[in-house]
Amino acid sequence: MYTAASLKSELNERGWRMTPQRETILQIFQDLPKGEHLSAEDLYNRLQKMGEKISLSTIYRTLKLMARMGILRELELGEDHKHYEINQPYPHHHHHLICVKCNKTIEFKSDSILKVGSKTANKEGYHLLDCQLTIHAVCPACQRAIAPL
Amino acid sequence: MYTAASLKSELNERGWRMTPQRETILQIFQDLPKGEHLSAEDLYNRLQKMGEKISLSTIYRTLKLMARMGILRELELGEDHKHYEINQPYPHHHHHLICVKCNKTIEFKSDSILKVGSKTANKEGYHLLDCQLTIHAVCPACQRAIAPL
DNA sequence: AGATTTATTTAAAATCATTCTCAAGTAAGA
DNA sequence: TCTTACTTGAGAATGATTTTAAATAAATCT
Repeated sequence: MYTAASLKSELNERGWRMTPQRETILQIFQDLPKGEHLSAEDLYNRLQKMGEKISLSTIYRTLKLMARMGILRELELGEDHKHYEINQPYPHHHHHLICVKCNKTIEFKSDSILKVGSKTANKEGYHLLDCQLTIHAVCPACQRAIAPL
Repeated sequence: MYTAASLKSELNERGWRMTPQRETILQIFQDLPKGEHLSAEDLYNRLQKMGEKISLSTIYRTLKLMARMGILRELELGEDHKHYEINQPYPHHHHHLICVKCNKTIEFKSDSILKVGSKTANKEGYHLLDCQLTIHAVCPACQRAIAPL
């Protein structure tokens, strides 16, 4: 669980700085209900409503930074933009089943995948940040539809 | 293994058409050495060199179409564009370990993941097209580097 | 084989998520 | 408090991908 304090110290270790913007954004993701994820635009709008004035540039920069630190997961859910969510450890860690036609997404869990992920990363000497199984499929509704593509 | 004939019949079943462009593109992916993947731009350049004049629009449309049919896999390898490769069945099916800093990518195999994928899709009534475990991590070289981000 | 219908291709314009630029602001450390 | 250099914000720029409209050409029907 990341706190403002642990984020700060990790940033400072690498010569980076803690800022109110980074703390606010971290907080939002911490408070997000399980299974919810935000796009950059979503986050921007949410901040606007809260009265926080953080620019889109900063949001994009911060999302990328936190993903590279392993704090956030970058999700590719079939839409034309990325989504982000807190990178939860073991019991909450999950994956996504995505319909390639309507983008309906279902979350599911799997212990074995996490094991494969960390084992593989270790074997190659990589420092693991996140591993996600993405399943592309056609949902029941879209199987019945005769729609194009 | 997809052939021009099977692609044609599958397209026609749904009211779509076989075209020389689609056949050419399928052929290129079939002939690609294992583990190679192409971006839309890569494919376009390769076609140019072969003297094939297929427009970028058609390439983008065809890649998306074939991905949705389950013929191609759409890969998100950390760059700012997608990559595509033939969707190989069991013994050749593989996954990717990606360095979030330099995008160096390593392929690996895992039987258990494929099982989890098909089991999950079935349970939800989804028609499975592809499942890929994507591991985000920091490679040994980038761990040593003091580079930014 | 020829006519008809409508999916497909092209080329260019448009879209739109994301990144970049640079001046101004401000953490961190001395 | 002072200095240094990381960050932010606003807007411009970038670049992958999609869309548009007209021309072309598969499939199907006669």
